[in-house]
Amino acid sequence: MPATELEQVVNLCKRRGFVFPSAEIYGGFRSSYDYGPLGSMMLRNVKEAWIRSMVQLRDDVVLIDAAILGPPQIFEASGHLANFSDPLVDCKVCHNRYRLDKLDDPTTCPSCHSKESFTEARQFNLMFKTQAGPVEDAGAVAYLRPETAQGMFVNFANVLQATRKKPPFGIAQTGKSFRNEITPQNWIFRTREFEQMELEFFVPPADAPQWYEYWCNQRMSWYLELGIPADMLRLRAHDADELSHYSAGTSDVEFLFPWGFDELEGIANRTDFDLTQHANHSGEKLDYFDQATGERYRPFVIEPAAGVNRAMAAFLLAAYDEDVVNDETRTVLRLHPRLAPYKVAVLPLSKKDTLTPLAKQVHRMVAERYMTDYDETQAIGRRYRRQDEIGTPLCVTVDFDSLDDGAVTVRDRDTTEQVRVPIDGLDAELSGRLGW
RNA sequence: GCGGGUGUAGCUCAAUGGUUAGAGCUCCAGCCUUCCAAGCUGGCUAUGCGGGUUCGAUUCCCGUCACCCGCUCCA
Repeated sequence: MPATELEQVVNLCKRRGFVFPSAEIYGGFRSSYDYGPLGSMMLRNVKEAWIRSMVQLRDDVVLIDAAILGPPQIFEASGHLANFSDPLVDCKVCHNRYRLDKLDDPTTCPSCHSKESFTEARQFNLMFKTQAGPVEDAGAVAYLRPETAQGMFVNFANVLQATRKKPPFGIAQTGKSFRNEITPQNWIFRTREFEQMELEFFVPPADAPQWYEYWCNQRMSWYLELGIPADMLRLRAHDADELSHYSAGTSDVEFLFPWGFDELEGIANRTDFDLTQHANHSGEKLDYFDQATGERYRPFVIEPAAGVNRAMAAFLLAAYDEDVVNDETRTVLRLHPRLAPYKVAVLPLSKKDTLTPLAKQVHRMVAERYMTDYDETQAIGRRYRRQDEIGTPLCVTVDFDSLDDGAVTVRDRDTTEQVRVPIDGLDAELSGRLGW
């Protein structure tokens, strides 16, 4: 059986140091992955591209980094302790599984119609519970956050005070979240420990629908600009019965994974649900007083919530390509330069002592501005292919002529074409080609 | 968690109830080599883990772990 596209990407990622199964030398640990030298850089690039788009290029969004551990009160208020606990039953006859609270008739299996064939209901609480401090008692209970969002809501008043922002404005955050998923699956797509990129955008209630539209469009553009082909991306509005307990409207940005369209990001109109819950539970006033109009109101929240790891998987799958160069199949990751782990590789044509000093000098120069690889082993063609396979957009080759003419060759990943440029002009050449 | 499938070097695959588990590619070292996976020499590396049957298990059986598919859930 030929390897599926997913398997090819998973293999490449393992082989070249993007993603390793966690705790592999101990037989692995379910639903955990470690990001290797290249993967950790790419993961960082995904987050940086998001922060650039959501925070840096705007004047109405600020960044925070909230605690992962939190007290039970936060998650009682958010509804996670109540809603993230599902009673599940299995049919002993046909082995299908159901949420007990969603069955019309809790004694009859909807698929095989067996009576009284269900197992005892088991609770699946998706919250990771732990204890803070050395003493195991009720006062020490803490939870790992199941989403970064609550960090923005509980800091709403702090940020308002510290930054003097007024609605419409947003608080953004990237960071790890934890959900004790019943079924982690699909490589890094669904794991119990994962990383999110979330924006909570606070707006006057009346403006919520138009901001919801705005962020749906904005977020679709982000993926398209970073290289996801339009025919592999879609925006899907949730049906009414699909909506979360907090949502007045949700659309998913979906990517065409090998197993079908699946969610990269959810954009939800959370209304004032969260601020109201936290205001009620904490006793704090979590609303906004508009000096200009003299109005006091509780903002609505538009939340684009994206998964870093699944975005990375999507970018890798979309970038994976095989083409033919000189009658040889070439594997190439056509990653957007902002996402590529290395932007540039500096390659001396041969390992001769005479070339090394100049090549290292060029490497140091380029590395000042870009994450840059340096490789002098084996044939130059082989090294080009290695860089193609890890998505490095540009290679700079130092050859024997360089010693005399002070020029180097810049080679393009996608076309394999080369141009000769003076080292003096290298910075401008790279900058022009990379786009920044 | 339940049901189904899978598990041999980094990768792709082979073989076998019995001598030292083979090969290609990759990787590493050296020689050679002046721009797209060249060649030569050498080298590292595997039966997921544990138990059972057996004189002997990678092979048969049981358990376990991990991955894939489905149920379910979501970023």
